[in-house]
Amino acid sequence: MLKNKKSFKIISMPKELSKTYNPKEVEDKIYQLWEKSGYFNPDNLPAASSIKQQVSSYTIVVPPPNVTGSLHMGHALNAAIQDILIRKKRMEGYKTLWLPGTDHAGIATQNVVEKELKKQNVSRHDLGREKFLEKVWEWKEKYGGIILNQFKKLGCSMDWSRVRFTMDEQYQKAVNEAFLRYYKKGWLYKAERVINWCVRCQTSLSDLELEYKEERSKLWHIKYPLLNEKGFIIVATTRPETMLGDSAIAVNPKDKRYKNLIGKKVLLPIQNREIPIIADEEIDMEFGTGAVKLTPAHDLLDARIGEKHKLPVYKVIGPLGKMAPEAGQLCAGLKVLECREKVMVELKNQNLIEKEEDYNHNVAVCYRCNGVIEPQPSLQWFLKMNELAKLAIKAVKSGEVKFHPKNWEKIYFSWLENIRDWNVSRQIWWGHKIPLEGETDVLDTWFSSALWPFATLGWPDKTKDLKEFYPTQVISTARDIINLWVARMIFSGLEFTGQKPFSDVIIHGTILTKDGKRMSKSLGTGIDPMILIEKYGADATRFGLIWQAMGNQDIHWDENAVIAGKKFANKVWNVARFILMNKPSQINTDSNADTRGKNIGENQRGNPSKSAFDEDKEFIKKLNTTKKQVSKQVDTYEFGQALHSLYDFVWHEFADKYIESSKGRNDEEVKIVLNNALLEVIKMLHPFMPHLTEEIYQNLPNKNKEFLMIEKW
RNA sequence: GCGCGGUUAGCUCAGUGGUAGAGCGUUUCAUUGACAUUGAAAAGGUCAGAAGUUCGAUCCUUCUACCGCGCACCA
Repeated sequence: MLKNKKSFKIISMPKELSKTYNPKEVEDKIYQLWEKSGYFNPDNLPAASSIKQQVSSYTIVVPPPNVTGSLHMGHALNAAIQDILIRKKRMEGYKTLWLPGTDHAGIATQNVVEKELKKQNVSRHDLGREKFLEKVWEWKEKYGGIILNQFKKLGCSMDWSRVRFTMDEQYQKAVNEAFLRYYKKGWLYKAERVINWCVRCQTSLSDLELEYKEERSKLWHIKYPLLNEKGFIIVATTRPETMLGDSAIAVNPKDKRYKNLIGKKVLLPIQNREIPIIADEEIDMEFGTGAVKLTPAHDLLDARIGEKHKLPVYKVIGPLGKMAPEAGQLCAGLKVLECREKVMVELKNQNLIEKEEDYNHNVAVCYRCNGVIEPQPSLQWFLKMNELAKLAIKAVKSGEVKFHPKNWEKIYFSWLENIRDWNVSRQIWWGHKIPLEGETDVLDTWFSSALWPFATLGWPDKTKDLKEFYPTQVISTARDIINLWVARMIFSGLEFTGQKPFSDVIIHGTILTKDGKRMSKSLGTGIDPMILIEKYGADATRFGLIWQAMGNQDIHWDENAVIAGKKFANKVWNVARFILMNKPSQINTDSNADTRGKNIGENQRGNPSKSAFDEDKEFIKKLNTTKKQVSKQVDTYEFGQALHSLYDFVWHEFADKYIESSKGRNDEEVKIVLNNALLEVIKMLHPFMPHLTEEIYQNLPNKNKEFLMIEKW
């Protein structure tokens, strides 16, 4: 083989490039070179002289994945997006920080460790709080870093010297400080309220931590006998068992059907309690019979109306999801559904069921365990939201913080404008303990992640990092945590630092299966990005993700895009190989030169003709247009479009047209153009496909910089 | 119930007020020196449906249908 190639061998080339691009041989090696270089750390980057001091840093804090997690497609897409921004800005001369880290993820992690223990038939209560927490820390040390290593496999240029964890000592300090500052302002208070209680996790949850699941159920119409007169008032309910805790019947004051009943009393069946019929405007006349049973202890609306009318509260369901003593002898101790059956039997016996109809409704479930939510009164910590919500609304209304795409602002505003005080205490063990004496509760995990952009940089201390890298520029995430996380970061940042935590919020699309269904591990519809990397390489995987990331729409995942990425990587590789290994002058000594020359015109052998110069000019123009376009598209967060532009140019303009026609030429000009274009192309492509382009750069005979990573954009 | 997004080639998706585009797939042809992970070409679309604005609508407006999602006080 070598013999055949002898005449083409170029002495100046340090080594031969393989015929095809082989990511496995390249990616880990290149990543190690980058890491060793120290350039992921902005302290080691030369400050750009051309850029003014106040904008010279560019920071993204990574949305900290849960320590329970392993990388899924959403993480991979988000990481690719952030790495593109970071790498481009680094090449543009900014002191670029991409700060990595993980979230302790209170309930999620506690549940995982509890499950582990259950295999050995041990509960957390068997161990006790202290021992259990030791176990969680052990678990975190063992598995918590997996996802960070997966980021490395993707090629993420994160500053590993600044890894943070939401339970680090410094971070705990930040959380305590935040709590105390809110407390001193009088915004944190303790109160007994009806909250969302997860029976399985044994903790309260905020309104945002609920999901809704459709349930096929019945709507039962139950007769409540009027007191001291004949007749009934009929109420419709999906939860007959809660009648044991009823303290009134409510109707709309405008409802003619019930006008003459308002103020009268009924005898609550089974409990034989006298309860009033009251009027409240919040009652929907259209629904059911227009008359509602009120159970102030176990329903949020009922609780509100109950408070208004000063109704007594009967706690008939206990925290374990079993009927409490107040439910009465008949049902106390039963599970909720057992109680429901018992109540139904009893009501049938008393002939108090008017009818039942099929009814589908949504029931609230826990976002961590899918368990049943039982609203119930509980003593909890709440954070007043009025002022904070105002801050957050103003920041976006004024344009200080921008959403991309903009329409996600609606979701943000609609939540903040109708906000209720935030229940921030959780009755679990894994988390930040509430400061103050005698507290056993911990804080909502989102309370601490709300501080992420500044707590990771050293707040509340006045650190050099905080000064240099805060406010950050961009936060990139999926839509499901706009309010859970993004909104809370915005008001926390404004409240504690007086500055917005970031300027731009990128909401990328969700990756779905090809049929448009949710990717989920348990359904077996998920795809492991690590398998894609193994099969096609990290650059091809990134290509596949970004190729499909058009207009922030949801992505119907198609693995063909990754295959296209692998082919493209090879194409780019071979463009480089052609330019670096087979100089046009040498090729042209070959006798085929005549026929090649014919492809591009009459007069293009030997010296460049006029038309060849025109061709160069035209090509250079297209190159410059592409440069501008790609740069603009990345700056406006149109990542998919940017990659398509690049792909088109590289493959169809550079390779198919210019390189093909260059084969018939033997002038200095064409060599210069080819070499320059190659350098420009790998620069532009570097943020998207960093390993491939860096490997090519490392093979350039004369490079300006140690790494393409720090080349000038 | 309110709101948001989508509907363009067989599949996944771009796009524009004036002959409709890409990747993959399909068909035909080509090719010993960058690359078969290739090149040249072809077939394939009433741009969901209807009405309106306009000289002209796939694009703007309204309505309808279907799909997806969010929110709600889903008794």
